[in-house]
Amino acid sequence: MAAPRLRIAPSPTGLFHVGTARTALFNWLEARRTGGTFILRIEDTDVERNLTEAVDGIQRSMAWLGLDWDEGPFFQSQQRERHIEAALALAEAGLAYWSDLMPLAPDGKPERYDGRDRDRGLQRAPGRALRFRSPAEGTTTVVDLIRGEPTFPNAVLEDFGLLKGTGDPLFLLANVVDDLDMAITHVVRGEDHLSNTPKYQLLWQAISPSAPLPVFAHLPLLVNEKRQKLSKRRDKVSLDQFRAEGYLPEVMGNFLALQGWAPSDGRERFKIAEVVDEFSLVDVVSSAAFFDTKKLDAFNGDAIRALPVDDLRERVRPFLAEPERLGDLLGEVQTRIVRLDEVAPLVDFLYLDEPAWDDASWDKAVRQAGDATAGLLGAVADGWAGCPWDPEAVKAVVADAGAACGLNLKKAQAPVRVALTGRAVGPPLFESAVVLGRDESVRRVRAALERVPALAP
RNA sequence: GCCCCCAUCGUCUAGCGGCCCAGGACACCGCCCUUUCAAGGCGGCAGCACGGGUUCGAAUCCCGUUGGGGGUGCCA
Repeated sequence: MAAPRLRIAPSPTGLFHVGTARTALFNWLEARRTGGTFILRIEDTDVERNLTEAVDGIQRSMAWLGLDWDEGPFFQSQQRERHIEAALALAEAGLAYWSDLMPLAPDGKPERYDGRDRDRGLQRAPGRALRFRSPAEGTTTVVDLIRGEPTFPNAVLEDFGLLKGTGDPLFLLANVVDDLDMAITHVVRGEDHLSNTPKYQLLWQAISPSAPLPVFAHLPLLVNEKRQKLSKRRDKVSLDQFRAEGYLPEVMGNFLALQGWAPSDGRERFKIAEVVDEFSLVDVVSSAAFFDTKKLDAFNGDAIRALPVDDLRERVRPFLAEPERLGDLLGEVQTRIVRLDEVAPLVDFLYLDEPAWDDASWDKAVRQAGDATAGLLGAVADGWAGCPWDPEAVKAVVADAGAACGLNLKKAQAPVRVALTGRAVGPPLFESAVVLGRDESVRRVRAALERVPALAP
């Protein structure tokens, strides 16, 4: 048997989203496993909705995930004449016919087409669409690797459009003609296309009776928490957005692969290249999957923690100016982030002239330290001014100053932390102080001293 | 309305007639560790939608019910 030929055929009508990415991934996995060919085809037949930025987005996201294609990108719009030619041949053969626009229903939408022009023998004319003449009897069976053999009564298939009244090719026509021309052998796409498939097959056979039909694999839909098909409008689904938030591409690929498929040994953490050999469309599950980013977050956090610190420093560069400035603190930050974009807010105090002050944190810390606050901060500032500048020494100063005031380390560090960072939570305090520098640390502690409320009489 | 698909812990899944009074991961809860917050270690909670069959035996096969989803465009 000849090597399989598969394609991902996104339409450039918006951001490249996770559902498309998962479909692309499964096509890619199958192509790579079988030594087949993976093709990128941009389905831009609807010129009004076409966005050139989206074409870039598709390629950018595919490249980010590491899904390399062997042929393309091809642009469906460039095959326009081929599509029209195929459609007119069908009209010529009586397999398609011209029809007028359907009247509007009371709700303002066009009524469902009822086949009224089937036998009127209308000629081609501006404003007239070409429709496929679906068989009135019999059934059409789809051979699907995931779903078995769903069978559709032909009688329920509407006479779907091939050419618009403007003469422009419609989806099914362009889709089938291109798949035929590209000798596609496996159509792997979302389950939302399953109902279109009998029409696809009928059209395919009408255009090219001798060409063997492709094998289908309709992937389970990716759904939101309400279990509806993911929507670009209502759900967070853009790959660009995930990348901008600091998800690692290898984690994204890993997680996407898990939506509907799993290695047989139960392994969950892997790179997509590692599972090529064991992937199989037949093993893909058939029920929809909720795209739950909680688990994605967990995977991403784990992957970040597994990174060598120097590697992390480079990954963080697009999210933080001068990551070198963090020094050893980056290793501490590493266990505290789930996404790369969380680094900057965590260490903002290193970049600001004055820490972003949180009154609630300060008030609470002062309340805990009580009357000892001023004495504590004063002792810390004095101690830091003269101690060795390393985390242990810095810590010892705070511990001793606290002990002198009757405060344990836990309570003593709180006001110092707010003084340096403006907040009650953050990376380890003493390491942070060392990176901040002796002079600036002492300055901030003294500045905080000014804020300590006067003792009540 | 009609057609089609789907149904295992809250979520993603393993399971493809006996190995399962159902395994893993995430989430959640508890304990330990601890300079905040994390991370880490240990432990725990939690599921085969329902009803009929078939079979010595069913989460696994069949039928039905219920529930969910998709399609039904001169969108893709």
